This record gives sequence, C-alpha cells and structure tokens, in this order.
Amino acid sequence: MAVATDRKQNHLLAAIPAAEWKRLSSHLEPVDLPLGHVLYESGATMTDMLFPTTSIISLLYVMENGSSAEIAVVGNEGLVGVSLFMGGESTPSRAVVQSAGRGYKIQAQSMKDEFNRAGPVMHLLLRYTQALITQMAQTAVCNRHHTLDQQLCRWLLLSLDRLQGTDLNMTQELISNMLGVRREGVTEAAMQLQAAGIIRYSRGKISVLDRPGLERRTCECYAVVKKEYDRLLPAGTAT
Amino acid sequence: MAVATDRKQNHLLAAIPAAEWKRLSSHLEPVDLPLGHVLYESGATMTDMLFPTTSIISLLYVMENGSSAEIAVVGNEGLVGVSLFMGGESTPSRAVVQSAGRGYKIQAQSMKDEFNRAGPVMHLLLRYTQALITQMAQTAVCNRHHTLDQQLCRWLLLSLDRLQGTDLNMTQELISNMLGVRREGVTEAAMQLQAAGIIRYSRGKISVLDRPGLERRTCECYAVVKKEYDRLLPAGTAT
DNA sequence: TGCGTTATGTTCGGTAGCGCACAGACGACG
DNA sequence: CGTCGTCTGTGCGCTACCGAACATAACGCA
Repeated sequence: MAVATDRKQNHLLAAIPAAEWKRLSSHLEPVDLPLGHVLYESGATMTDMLFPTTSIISLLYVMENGSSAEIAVVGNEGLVGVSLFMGGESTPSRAVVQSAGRGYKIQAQSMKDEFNRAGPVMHLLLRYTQALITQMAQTAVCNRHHTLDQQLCRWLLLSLDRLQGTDLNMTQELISNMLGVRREGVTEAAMQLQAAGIIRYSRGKISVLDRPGLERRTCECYAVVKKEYDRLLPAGTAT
Repeated sequence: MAVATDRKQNHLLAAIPAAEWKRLSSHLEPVDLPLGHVLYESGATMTDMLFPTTSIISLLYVMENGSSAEIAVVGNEGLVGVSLFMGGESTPSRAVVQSAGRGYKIQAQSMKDEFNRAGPVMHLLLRYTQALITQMAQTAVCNRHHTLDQQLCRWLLLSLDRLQGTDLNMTQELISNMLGVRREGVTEAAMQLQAAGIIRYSRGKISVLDRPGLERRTCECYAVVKKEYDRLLPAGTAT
C-alpha cells in the first residue's frame, strides 16, 4: 500500500487509469538514483524507461570538445525515454541524475506493449512528449536570446517545480554544466540573487527564499513551458 | 497519375503503404505556399496538417519583444503539425513559409483518424516526430555554443537538403530572423563564405558552389541531425 | 531613363560572456 | 585540531555579437 501511493508520486503514473495500472504496476521497479549517475548514454539502445519521483534527470547533449548543454529536464511530472515508444530506441543525448532521489523503472518491452494498445496510456505519453518538445524548443529560444541571469532563474524554477520544498542540492559547477556556461558566470549571477535576498546558498546547498522574486527575474520562457505542461498534462496531483 | 507521383515528392507521403494510402489520398489537397505566409499562429488550434513538397516551412518562436528564433525547419522530408496527433492541438510557435513552393494539406480529423488506427502511419509519424525532436534539441545546443558562421552553414545545409538544386531564395534579413541574430552579422558571415568561393549571392538569391566546403565549416550539429533523420526515416526517395 | 524601394555593406561604441590564473573559505575526515 | 579537497570569489584581457546610424548598390516599375 505504501508502495502503491509512493509510485503515484510520479504524475504520469498517477494518471494511469485503473485497468491499465493493473497490467503495468507489477512491472515497476523502484530505483535509487545517486547524483551524477548516467542513466543513459548518447546513441545507446534503451533497455528501460524511468519515472522519477523524488529525483531530477537532465537530458543533455555532450559536444565533441566535451562541453555540454541541457536540452530538457525531467522530474516527477514525466518520464525518461520517450524515444522508446516514439520508435527510435535511442537518441543522441545523455540522461544524467541532476538531483539525487528515487524513481521507478520499467522494462522497455512492457511499456511498449502497453503503448501499442493505443489506449489512454499512449495518449498520456504522447501528451507528455509534446510538453517535452515545448521545453526543448523554449530552451533553444532561451539560449539564443536571454541572459545568463535570466536563464539561471528559469533553471532554478524548473528544478523547484520538480521537487518538493524549496531547497536544491547542486553546486555552481554542476549548474554551469547544465546551462552550458562558465562556472564563474553562475557564481556572479548567484551572488546577485543572494544579494537581492532571493536565494541563499553555500557549498552546493541552495535555498530559495523568494520564489516570486525568481519569477520576476526570469524570462518569459519559464512561463511558456509551465503553461504548456499545465495545459497538456493532468493536474499535478501533489504527493 | 501526375498528381499521384507529385504527392510522393513528400517523403512521408511516399512511405505510406498502399492500403493506408488508399484511405488517405483522397483527402490530400494541393496548396501553394508563398514566401512569408503564416501557416499557423502560436497557440491557435490547428485545423489541418501540411506535407511540404517544394517548399520549406520554419517553425519559430516569436518573443514578446518581437524578436524571433527558429526552432526547427520542415521540408519535403516531413510535415507541419505534429501537435495534432500528439494530442495538444496547438503549440506555442509559429509556422512560416521560408521558401515558397507547394505542398499538400489534409484535414486534421482525417489524419487523426488514420493515426488512431495505430498502424504503420502512426509509427511513421512518430518516428518523424522523434527526428524533429532531435533537430530542436540540436538547435538549442547550437544556439548555446556555436558561432554565427557555423550556424549559418548549418542553416544553409538544412535548407539545401530540403530542396532540389543548389539555389536558395532568401534575403539576409530573412535568414537573420530565422537564426535570431542581427542582419549585419549574416552579411559578414555570408561575405566570408563568398570570399572563400563557397557561395555566391545577390539580393536574395544564394547559389551554393561548394557544398563540401559548407560541411567543413559547419559545426557537428548538422551531422548529428542529418544522421538521425536518415536513421529514423525511410530512405529519402528523391523526386 | 530615372526614381523609389529593397538589399547589402560599413563603421563605431558598448557589453555579455569566455578562458585563464589564482585567492580565500568552508567542511570533511583523519 | 590541522590538513586537504572541494566549492566559491575575483581580476584580467579578449572576442563575438549587439544596436544604431548611415552609405552604396541593384532591381523593378513608371
């Protein structure tokens, strides 16, 4: 029972109707996701999908010269591995645990079977995928036009939305890798936010003190993505 | 007969098996797409999908302040309107004709009906969508890390791949809007390419003289996207 | 043939972010 | 309690790109 409610911490799992849930639930397996763990390497064939509950996963592209850029972020609102049911079995990006926590994985085949029934689960997954597409598109726009400060705010908000509470566990170095910028740039931007009383941080611990303040400082990209997730996906059943 | 082969200029249409084609083909309607025509406005409900044949369509996001950035480009290899079958009915981006030409449109409902049969057409469309996702993701990366010169090369190559021949019809102003940069920046980059003997251009007409030269100058992003399209989609039946 | 429009080229100062080198500073752990 | 590694702060010169204002050049149409 405790396990069952726990699974529902992932909003997609929570939205699966009873009949389908009966088929799927036995295939779900809890996993522990330590910070930095690589779930999935660029171009590799996926063997299973992951539904994060208390963790956050970054999808990022690593360039030939080693620098990287985040493409999208996935938390308890979504799943990692859309290319499995989209038909490609792989994608040219890497999935890394950005915030340690837990989740549920399921064998690729079990999920594909359910998907191919073309029922409510399929439509749910496709709608999630469209939300993910919006996030990627907006990331492209944001990378083109907005300042590091704005992007940091957006990124903090996206992370915050995917966790409970107001604290984040991540160093500036890690953030800089995700945003694809210099670590020093993150330091400067973070200092400004701290000076403004919006966040407090120290050695990898960030506390958000004034969330509305973040929202005021970020670019329109955050709101566009948020709105699209809210529109496309079942109301975020907290817990 | 002439009409039938014409439709097959779009690779997705060409890849639809006979049985499904029989159902769909009568719903296809040829359309003329003049430069700059807005097929679809951000947030609007889609009424039909488009399969370009000799045109190129840009998906772009227009910011509150009026500047814009291209998210992806669609030509005879794809279709405009994936959100229809993904379930969202709309997306927060605009679709604009970037290179005049023709295409085939189909009523939203006809295509959705076919999609919901969960047969080969569905899988084809989903694979295309995954390729499109890769293009968007790579656009984000490219915007973050690569120079204007490299991006211009990438963009020319993507456009070239979606048309026959080696000539493009587009002003530097238009290109700058797509890339989300200053027009003057495009001028400078284009001058360099011309000086290097790679392109020749004048008042909105660009001739690519040395395609391998472009490929040498562009960033890895072009190859990543190209490879993924080739992998996911039926071999590009020329004609 | 001339005129207006549209496309392209040039210049200039300003700035965001980079790469690098190094300096403090906090905390974990022996 | 000291030491070491990790995390954060600072200063420097440099480059790519921006924004704006303006100069030239091609074409299209009267």
